[in-house]
Amino acid sequence: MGYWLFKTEPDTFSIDTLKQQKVSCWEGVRNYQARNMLRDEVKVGDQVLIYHSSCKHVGVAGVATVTRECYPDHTQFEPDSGYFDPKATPEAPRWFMVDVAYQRHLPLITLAQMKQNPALAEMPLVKKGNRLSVMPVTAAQWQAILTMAGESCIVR
DNA sequence: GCCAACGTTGGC
DNA sequence: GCCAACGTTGGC
Repeated sequence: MGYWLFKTEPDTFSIDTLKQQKVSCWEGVRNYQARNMLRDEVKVGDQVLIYHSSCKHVGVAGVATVTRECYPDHTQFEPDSGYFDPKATPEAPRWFMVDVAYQRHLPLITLAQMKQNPALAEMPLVKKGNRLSVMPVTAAQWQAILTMAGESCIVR
């Protein structure tokens, strides 16, 4: 089973939004490195940390699970969408998405806290200038983050 | 293929 | 709002 961290701007889509919707597609990834991971490596059943970025309290806010693998992101074909890509066609889609299901909230683990934890030093997230919106998380990093959230005894 | 200019991300 | 870091674009 794989572990991931997905970034989202909570003003647009937060862990609360996901809880309400229960299951949601994860649209709008427009970065090739992130896309390639969504397309090639993210699998049904993988666990995902939901990270709130570009907001007042940045950090990991909850956990989701992947319920559908890689399919074309429909927003790339919609001219009214902010994610529209004129170079994409249904025959040759450029961007992909997966579906995720809400699992649970976590007490917010802030980016500042994560930067303090040596076990997380290798995460792209805590490195300067990081812009990756979908990133892999190792089992050790996953465990360290859940421990910070007070879930050290929970193995799922 | 190089690289400068430009646009975007994202923490603070 | 600022600005550093990074990704993308496009001329050559």
